[in-house]
Amino acid sequence: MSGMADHSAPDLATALRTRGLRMTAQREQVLDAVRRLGHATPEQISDAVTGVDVTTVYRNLELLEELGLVRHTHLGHGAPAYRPADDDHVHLVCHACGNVIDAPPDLVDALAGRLADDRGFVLDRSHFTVFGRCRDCVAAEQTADSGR
Amino acid sequence: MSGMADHSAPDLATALRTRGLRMTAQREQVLDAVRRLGHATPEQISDAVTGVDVTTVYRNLELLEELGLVRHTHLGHGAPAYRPADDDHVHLVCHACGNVIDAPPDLVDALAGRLADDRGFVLDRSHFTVFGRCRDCVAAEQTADSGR
DNA sequence: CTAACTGCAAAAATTTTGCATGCAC
DNA sequence: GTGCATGCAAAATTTTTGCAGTTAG
Repeated sequence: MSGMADHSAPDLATALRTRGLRMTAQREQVLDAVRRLGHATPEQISDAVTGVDVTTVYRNLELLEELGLVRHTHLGHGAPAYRPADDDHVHLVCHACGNVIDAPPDLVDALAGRLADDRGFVLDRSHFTVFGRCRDCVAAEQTADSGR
Repeated sequence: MSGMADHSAPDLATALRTRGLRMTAQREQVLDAVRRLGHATPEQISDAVTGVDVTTVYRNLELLEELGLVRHTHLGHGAPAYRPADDDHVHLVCHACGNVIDAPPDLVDALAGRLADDRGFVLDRSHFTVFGRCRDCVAAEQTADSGR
């Protein structure tokens, strides 16, 4: 069957070849895992792939980011979250329940415009994360408060 | 002289006493360091204080945050940046030069309003950081590009 | 006095580095 | 065959945990 070929890694092979680098099963697996998980820490990605050393996961995440195929954000704590580069949205992280909510990228357009106009600062959407409390957790807190 | 008393730690003593905790020189030093540095990682704070063990720095940063005297943000990488709770502004981090620019908190008001209206999500300003490129670095990049 | 706090040592967790073998091209 | 990549071991970080001595209240 030749039909099942490169379905999950469209331009990986090309990107690698352009730089004289090699296509390996590990690289394909890491990229697949990032795409499948949406956003994940190196450790989570390492758990999601089989037979790939953690070291290789780190090295390939770095490489894939250089190739422009994945991006990373900080969703809290220490571990960076890697995500597919073409997955264009921003993140809302709830401090209370820990949930990560995806939001449309145009949410930051106004802010980006203001920063650009006022300060010449070019906002990086792909790295954009907002912390706060989600509706459910706010509601839960208010219920608790009123009970005091 | 009694006039030089608690000039740098206004409500630390009170906050501690309320909880039955103790005022120590180390706690005062850690809080002072956070206020003096503006925003700093545990390691930087540890370097800034004298005769305080790193372990104690970590423990006290956690405590001071519980007491509401300091806050932390993520300015990139892994290490959290601790800052005075009353120092109310948001951060712009340049990926190119690494500079951290302080910006007025009202910068996020529009975004906060929209998130609240649309999703009931309450944004935490004190934890707010924007990544991108500062004016100087954008200019430098464009000069480089045009030279190609 | 009493128990909270600290410092030191050690453990845990996370990321990086070196090097010999393996494999893509 | 050539040299880029991987895996494994070891080192370097960064943060946490345990415990006995110290000290604020």
